[in-house]
Amino acid sequence: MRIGELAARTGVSVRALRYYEEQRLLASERTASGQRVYPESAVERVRLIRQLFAAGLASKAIEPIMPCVVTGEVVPELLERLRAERERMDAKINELIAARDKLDAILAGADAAAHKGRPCPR
Amino acid sequence: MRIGELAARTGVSVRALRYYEEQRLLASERTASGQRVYPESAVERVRLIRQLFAAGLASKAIEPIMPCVVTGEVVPELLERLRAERERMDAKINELIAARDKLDAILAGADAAAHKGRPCPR
DNA sequence: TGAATCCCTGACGCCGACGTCAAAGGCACA
DNA sequence: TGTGCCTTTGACGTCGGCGTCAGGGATTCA
Repeated sequence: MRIGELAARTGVSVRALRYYEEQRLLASERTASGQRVYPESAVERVRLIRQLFAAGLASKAIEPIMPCVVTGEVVPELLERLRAERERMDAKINELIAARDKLDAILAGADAAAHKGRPCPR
Repeated sequence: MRIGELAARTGVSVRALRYYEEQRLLASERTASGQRVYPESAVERVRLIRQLFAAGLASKAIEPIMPCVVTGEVVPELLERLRAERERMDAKINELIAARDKLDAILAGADAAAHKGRPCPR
């Protein structure tokens, strides 16, 4: 498929897809005239990229793992980095949970105050 | 205390603290000569700011809730936004967990491949 | 064969959370 | 009174993940 279809099927902009290629996260074949052509598997690939971005990974962190995702093969040094990233994600999750609980506490306090009908001062 | 000490005690840069003030997340008194002076409570305040930043809140989202955190008072409209932010955080947490699990799967596959002694091709 | 729609590269713009530098003035201790 | 560090404002720089525009070719359908 061509880039427009891939964009439509993934919900990612054409510009973003080209950017992913620039960052070597996503490869493409080219027609004789230079247009990008993607296999079906690209859809899944893009979803994975988005998911890793959402997890806070930078493209530079994603790039080296991509060839390995495909084959399931990896060098030990890379394995280290992956585990490190995993740790970062775990930490981030805990951070988020703590922050959410804090927000809950604020909400609880606000609810209590709201019942007394007092507005928020500025 | 002055800005340098607050920075040291919170692990946040002086520049960042001034930025927080610019964004009206953090207030300060001034000496006659114009130097910033903070109360003890500023330490906690900065920690809260950092925590909310870490949770993905933007300074514009944090600013309006700050006076309310102090007094525990809030207007209903704001309450809406807070709840919306809470939802966003929950979603983000789930995203992160999913991404972590995906990474775990990749790691598992990599481990298996590593046992066969195959390197990661480039 | 034309018209609409797609696609290409290259380049500049944007935004948020600061980093960094410049030029100047304070503060503490000798 | 010097000297060495702290602080001030102001302004420009950075970085990542794109958006957006310009100026051109490719595809497709009638």
